[in-house]
Amino acid sequence: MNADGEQLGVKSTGTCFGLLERVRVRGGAGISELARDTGLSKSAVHKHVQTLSTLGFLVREGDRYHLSFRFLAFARQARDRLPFARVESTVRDLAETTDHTTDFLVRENDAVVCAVQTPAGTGAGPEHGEGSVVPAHATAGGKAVLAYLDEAERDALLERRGLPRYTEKTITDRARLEEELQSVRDRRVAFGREEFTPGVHAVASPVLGTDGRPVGSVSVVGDTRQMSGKRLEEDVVGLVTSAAKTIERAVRTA
Amino acid sequence: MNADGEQLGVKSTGTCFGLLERVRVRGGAGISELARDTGLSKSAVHKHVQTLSTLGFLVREGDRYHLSFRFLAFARQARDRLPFARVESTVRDLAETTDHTTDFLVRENDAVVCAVQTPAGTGAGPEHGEGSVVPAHATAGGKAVLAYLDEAERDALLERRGLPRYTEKTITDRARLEEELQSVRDRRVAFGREEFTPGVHAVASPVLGTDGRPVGSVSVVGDTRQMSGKRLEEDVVGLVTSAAKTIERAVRTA
DNA sequence: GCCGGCGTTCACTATCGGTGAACAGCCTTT
DNA sequence: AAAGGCTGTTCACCGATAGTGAACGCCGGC
Repeated sequence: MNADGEQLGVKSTGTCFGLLERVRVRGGAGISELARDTGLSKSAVHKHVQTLSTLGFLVREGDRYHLSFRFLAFARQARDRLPFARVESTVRDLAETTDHTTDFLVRENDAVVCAVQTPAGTGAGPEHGEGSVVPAHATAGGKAVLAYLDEAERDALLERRGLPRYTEKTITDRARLEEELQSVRDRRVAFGREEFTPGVHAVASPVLGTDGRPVGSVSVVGDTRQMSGKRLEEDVVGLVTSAAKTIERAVRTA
Repeated sequence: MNADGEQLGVKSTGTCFGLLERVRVRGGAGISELARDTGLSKSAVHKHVQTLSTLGFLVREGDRYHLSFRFLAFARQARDRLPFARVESTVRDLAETTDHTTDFLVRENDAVVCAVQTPAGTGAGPEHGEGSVVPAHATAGGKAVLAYLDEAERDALLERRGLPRYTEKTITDRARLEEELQSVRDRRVAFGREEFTPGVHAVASPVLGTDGRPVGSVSVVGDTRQMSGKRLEEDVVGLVTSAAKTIERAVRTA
């Protein structure tokens, strides 16, 4: 059974991507393993995996299956929707000048996804990594996006995702979240204060499209010590908003 | 109907990835468009696309659907099977010293897929790009892999893919191909001479695993003028085989 | 030599993927 | 304005099929 009890139009597509996802997080898996993970019968898993193999999206190696390099083509296409070279270099610069892990998140329907991540040399922060879905209510980058959605879209996203608690500082109250988002709009900056990962602070600034709707956000993350102190914080805020503006220009002209 | 008349275990997975593939090559598509492309009914496409959207792998923008950044996560996982940093830097170096587009192909079951591609500054060669399936019998990199497969595996791959003709120089005869592969084994180098794209030559060298089976190949491509002449060709051959050896070491120790 | 794990195969059946027709909205055309 | 053509969307229907569970052959380790 799928984790989320949503009604899907095409059920087998759900199980198919469920399997792919399991293979991904395990970094390769066998048939029985997947059957246990998903609750499907071995024969069903076998059939799916075989299909995905002949289609060329899973690769068999011995009795383990891995994700194919063909997904690189899909990833490229996703990237091509952004002026990727500019975005990446801007993010990289920001990471270098701040010496912190830097992300560019994009909004996708009712989710926020990490599109670019440049880990800093030193900081081995908690990296979900590119392509992962980020909790909007519990991260700086997520809140930066959320704040600039119109109410209908925000409702849709939050209803879809809920307000799950990750730490004791996670905002799980909708009204409280709205307050926070108002302050984000006031300053055009969002802060993350251990709401997702203990010991991790973050600063983010939104990237808005020509229509004023949020395309995504730029965020810098670091551990609590590094990302506190008035001066430092204000410096980082300036750098982040500046980078966001740069990307905003690039996105709008593209 | 799917292009290939193969029997798939899970049919709807086939149509699902067929749709994703169409979205990819078009760089975004609408429902009716996809229905025409695939021959399915609009309602069927609608259902599939809706499913993929709620799963988060397609993103709706207006009435067009695009591939999600979530595929980056799958791509990352695929890459993690290689010592990626080493492989990429080696390929990049080779591209810079030769000033030609350079590829690293990997074998996957019965296909050869482009895993890394570094385009040279000048040469805007015919780049399928990372993640694309490469015809094994018609490219230097493909032949480098093919030559080191054992007969059963080679048979499987060639039967699966056939020997389609791309140019007048494409090798479409199995016996002729075997001769060529023998010469590849003799020199540990494969050449591509406009067998896939007119005006394009290439040089490739295999990367073998500890078991002697081919992991993939390194190849340098360029236009006919650049990639001819004894001296140049021999120089490139040396550089390519050297790079392949470097990657081979990296792969084996990983 | 046995047990417990694996991947594979097979018939069977309820489920569901796909169809085609009808609908509503939004353009451009007349 | 009205008509036509294009979208995306919905619905009831039916046959194909995704998933089950049991049986099989295989391999490695106690």
